[in-house]
Amino acid sequence: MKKTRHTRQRGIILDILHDTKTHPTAEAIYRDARRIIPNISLGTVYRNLGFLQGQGLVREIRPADGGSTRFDGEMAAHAHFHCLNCGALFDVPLPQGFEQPSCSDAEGIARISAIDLHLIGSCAGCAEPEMALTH
Amino acid sequence: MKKTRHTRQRGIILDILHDTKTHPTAEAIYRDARRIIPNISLGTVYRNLGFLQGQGLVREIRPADGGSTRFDGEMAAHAHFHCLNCGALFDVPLPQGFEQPSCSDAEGIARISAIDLHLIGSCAGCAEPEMALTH
DNA sequence: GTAATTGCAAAAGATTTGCCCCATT
DNA sequence: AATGGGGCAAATCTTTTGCAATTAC
Repeated sequence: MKKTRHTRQRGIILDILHDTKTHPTAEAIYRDARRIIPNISLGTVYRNLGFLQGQGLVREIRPADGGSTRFDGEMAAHAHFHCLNCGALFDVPLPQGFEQPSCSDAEGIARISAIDLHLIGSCAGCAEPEMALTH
Repeated sequence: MKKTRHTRQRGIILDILHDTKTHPTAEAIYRDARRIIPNISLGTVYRNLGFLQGQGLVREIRPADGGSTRFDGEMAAHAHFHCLNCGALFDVPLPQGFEQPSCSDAEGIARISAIDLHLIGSCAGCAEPEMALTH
């Protein structure tokens, strides 16, 4: 099989994902990476994100409500919350019983290897101003 | 506010989504719709899908493992299963306790309006041939 | 030295939009 | 008749890819 090499760009992309909790898009990672390697290319960012995903070091998040793909460097099991109002996307713990991807009582399923849970609603930051407006 | 009109193309798009369980892409809906209205345009399909989503009659499914957006005309709460092997995407019942979008023990969440649960793995149809190969 | 990886630019997809005409109400 | 909606094509956006040059090992 193919030998993988360590490159500065790959390391930096992984670092960026480990250093943030904002679940950046490829574009955003590109912008951040450019501050360190000014001539890194967007293609390299995409290629590395794909590679890191294949290695299980990074995962893709596809917001349920449209919007472009975001990336997550936290590989421990967790769910995501999306605020429909401000667009925030943050981690939340998985509810009890979901830690192990084994709950397959449904027909037609042979094996569950991963669970992807998104909660959609409004975040605390958005709810407060909303209440203030309610006279 | 704006008055909405009923058009043949809108009705047909909704019918297509109600008549299938395959969660078609916009392209696939377009192909089906063309068999009824040969000169319907892809733009119309997208515009109507967006409209129907706004009306809460249709929802978008964004496969966790890449692949383009699919659409679902079944609005009763349910989860989705994706087979990584054959790409199948089908409905599964929500596990107990998830019927009501209310489970917000996590910090930072004010209100949960929807739950989007995807189970990823291999389907029964894919697991069998796989076993047959295991000598 | 060899081959994986990069940068760049072009290509490929997917989705949106402007504009003018047609159809529903 | 008024105007929401459709068709068509161009425009956008996001992501992928080919290729020659570069770099890690």
